[in-house]
Amino acid sequence: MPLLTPNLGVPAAIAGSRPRVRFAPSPTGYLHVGGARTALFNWLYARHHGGTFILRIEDTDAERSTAEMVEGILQGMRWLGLNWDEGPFYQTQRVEIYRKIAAELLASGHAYYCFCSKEELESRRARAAQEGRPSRYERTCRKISHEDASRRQSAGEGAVIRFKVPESGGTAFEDAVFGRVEFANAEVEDFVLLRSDNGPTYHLSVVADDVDMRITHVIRGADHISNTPKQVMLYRALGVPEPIFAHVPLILGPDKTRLSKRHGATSVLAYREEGIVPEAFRNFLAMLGWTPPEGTPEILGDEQLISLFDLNAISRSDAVFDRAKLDWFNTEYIRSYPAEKLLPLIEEEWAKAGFKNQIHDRKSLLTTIDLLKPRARSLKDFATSFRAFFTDDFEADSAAVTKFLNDASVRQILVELGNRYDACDDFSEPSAERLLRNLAAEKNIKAGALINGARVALTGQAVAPSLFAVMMVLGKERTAKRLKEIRF
RNA sequence: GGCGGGUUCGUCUAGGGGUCUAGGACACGGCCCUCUCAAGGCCGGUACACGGGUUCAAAUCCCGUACCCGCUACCA
Repeated sequence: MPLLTPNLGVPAAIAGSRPRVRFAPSPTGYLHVGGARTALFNWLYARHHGGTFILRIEDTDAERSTAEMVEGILQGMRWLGLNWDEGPFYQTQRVEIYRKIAAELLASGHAYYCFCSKEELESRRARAAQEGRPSRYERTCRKISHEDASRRQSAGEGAVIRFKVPESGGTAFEDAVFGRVEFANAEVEDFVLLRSDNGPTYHLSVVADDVDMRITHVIRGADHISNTPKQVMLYRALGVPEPIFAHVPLILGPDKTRLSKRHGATSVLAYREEGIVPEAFRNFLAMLGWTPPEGTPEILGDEQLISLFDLNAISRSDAVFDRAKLDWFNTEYIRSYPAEKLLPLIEEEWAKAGFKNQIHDRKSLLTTIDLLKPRARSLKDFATSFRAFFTDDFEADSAAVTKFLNDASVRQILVELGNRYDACDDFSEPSAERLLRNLAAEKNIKAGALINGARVALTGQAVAPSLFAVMMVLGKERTAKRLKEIRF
C-alpha cells in the first residue's frame, strides 16, 4: 500500500517545520491563468499550514523581462488577493549569490569552464539533428584540465560554467503529485550554470534561491518536471537537502492545446476587466486540477479552500479552461454577496465605464443591488444592462422596443398608466399591480402585453426582474415619468 | 526524433479489483412555475482511448499501440 505522502527522504527538520513556499514568475509576460493557479496553490498550501508564501521575480533574462510585466504580475496578484509574506525578491539583485555558488561548484569539482562558442554549439546541434543523433552537449570542455581552464578564463577568454552531470546511473525524485519520477543521467546534458556574461541560468538561480530562502516545497507547473533532475543534482552537489517537489498539471485551451491568446483572455487582469469577482476566480482556478474531499460543495470561499486544500488531491492530467464554468462561479458569488460587499466592486465597474450613478441614497442603492444581483452574470452588468436602475440616462435595447413597444395603442395605455400612478396615493407592489391589471381589463388588453411594454419603458430591456419590484425600486416619480415620456 | 508524463460524459472530476446497468458539478435538451429573463423544482441524453494479457471477476493491475502535453537553449 503506497502512502500518499511521498518524499520521506526529506529531513524531519525541513519536513516538520512550517512550510515555506514561493511563487516565482518570470516577468517576460503578464500573469496568465496557469501562473495564477500555481500561485494560488502555493498560497493555499502556505495558508493551510500556517507557512510562509514568498514572491520572487525571476528576471534574469534581461532581454525579455520588463518592468511593466513586473507591475502587471504584482497587480494580478493583488487583484487575486494572493498576499505574499516575503518579497518580492528580484533575482537580478541577487546575482552575487549565484556567482558564489557557481564558484563553489567549480571548486568542488562539480562544474567546469566551457569555452565553446554559441555558434559552435549551434552548428553541432544542427548537425546532430540532421544525423538523427541526440543533440546533447558533447562535454568537449570537460577534458580541459583545471589549470588550463583557469588560465584561459583569467586571460579573458569567454566561458560559461557547466555542471558535470554524472555519465551513468539515474536521478529520481518523489513528486508529491506524480509520484516517483526517474531520469537516466545519460539523458541529461552538462547544462550551463553561469553564462558568459556572468549571469546565472535558470537552474542555478532557482536552486540557489530556493536553498537561500529555505523553501520546503516547490509547487510549480508540470512543465518543470523535466528540469527537476538537473536541480536535484545541484542540491546533491551542494550537499543540501532537497525540497518536496509538487508539479501541477498545465491548463489547456478548449482544443486541448496549450492555453494561449487564441483561446481568448489568458491574462488574469483581463478577467478583472470582464467583471469577474476575484473570489469566484480563485474558486474556479482551485477546482481546475484539484478536488475537494467527496461530498464537499464546489462553491468554496477562501476559508474553506484554505482548510480543505492539500497537495495529494491534485490531479495528474492537464485541465481545460472552461469559461462557462467560470461564469457560473461568478454568478454564484455575485448573488451570494450582500449588497454592501457588492457595492464597492460595482463602483469600480462604474468608474471603469465612466458611468455616473444618480442614486445617492445608500439604502435604496443597496435595495436596488439586491434586486438585481440574482440576474447578474458579471459585475459589468451593473454598468450595462442594469444601467436604467442607476441613472435616467440610458438607451433602450432596440430588439426589446420592436418586440414590446411597437404597438401605438400599448404606448398610449402606458401613458395613461403613468398618469394613474402619478395620481395614486398607495404606490406599493400589490397596488401597482392591481392598478395595471385593472387598466388592462378596462382597455381590453392582455395584462402581459402591458407588463412587457412597461418593462421596456422602465428599463430599456426586455429582460429584468419582476416588473412591480422594478417599480418599487425606481419609485413612483421615476416610474410615472418613464411611462409617460417614452423616449424610444 | 529522444526522454518524461497523461488519457472516465462536451468540460472539471469521483472512483484505485466485485458495492459501477460508472456518481457529482458545469454545459446541453425537455417539462413545471411564470409579467420577461434568471433562479428554483422535476426529468433526460452523453464517458472508462484502442488492443492484448493477469484474474472466478478490471474503469481499477501488467504490456503494447494511438493520441495529447511537457522538456530537449549561454529562456524561464
